[in-house]
Amino acid sequence: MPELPEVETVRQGLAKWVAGRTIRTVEVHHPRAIRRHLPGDGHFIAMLQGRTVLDVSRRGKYLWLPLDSGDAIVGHLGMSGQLLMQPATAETEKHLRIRFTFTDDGPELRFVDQRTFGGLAVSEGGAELPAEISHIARDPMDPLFDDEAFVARLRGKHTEVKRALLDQTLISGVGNIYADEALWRSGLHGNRATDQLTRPAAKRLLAHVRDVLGEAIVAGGTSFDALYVNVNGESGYFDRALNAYGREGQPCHRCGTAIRREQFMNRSSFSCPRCQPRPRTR
DNA sequence: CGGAGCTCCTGGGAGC
DNA sequence: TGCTCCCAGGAGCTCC
Repeated sequence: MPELPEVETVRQGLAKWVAGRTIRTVEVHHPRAIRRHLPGDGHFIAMLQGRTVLDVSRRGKYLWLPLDSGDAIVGHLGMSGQLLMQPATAETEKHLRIRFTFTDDGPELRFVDQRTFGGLAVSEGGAELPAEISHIARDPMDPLFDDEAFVARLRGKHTEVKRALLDQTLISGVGNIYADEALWRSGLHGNRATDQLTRPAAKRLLAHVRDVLGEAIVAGGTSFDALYVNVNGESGYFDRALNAYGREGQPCHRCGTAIRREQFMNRSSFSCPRCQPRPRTR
């Protein structure tokens, strides 16, 4: 699910609730939740019990929690993962995968994930930047993101612009919703060829990506249902500000034309037929 | 090698 | 009520 704004919302909540706390116990309730941790659940648990969480960091859609050991808990929410702070007395969620308790007996941290596409792992020595996510590009909210290099790489690709926006090794953090929103703002159809974008057009696209991500962070992310919530189970409200995604048949906020829905990469894409004309050739 | 398609899961909702 | 089909905010793997 969660794209950069939703993950950032979770990061902010987690940092507030778990930074400085020491893990007492770890329970793994489903093996798929730690499938990226190859040594298995016994090792996962042993690496974490007694460790203090220093902070919560994020790159793109990945989170990591640096520990006082120099290791880190690295995680991805996948399509349906949630990190929730819960009192120990709260009922166990149906899809609870991992539970952390802390030595202060305060709220627990629970990883809940219906579809099990998400997961956590311990990254040895990964406190600074886990090796597991070194293949991921910086995200556009990162102060060290290189705009010029992005524009050059984007224009050097032989692919379609939406596919490129979803390529986490080119630019991280953008998913299906915010790709459609940035393309709508840019007046570009997702099937446009990246190597035919002018430099100014590519720079405008990046600016729109950054703007829409920033606005969504302020709104606490986009929530269509209870699957996408912050660490306290609360929904964001950026869905009210969407211009394209999920608006099939509704009037374009710029020109009034009905928003269309098309299949692309086996998923839905939403765009304005008038503001975002389909390219002649693919 | 870069690019494109398939696959891993569960459950909600629509349609019959 | 109950079945079947379609859909979902992702990304790693594998093929060409």
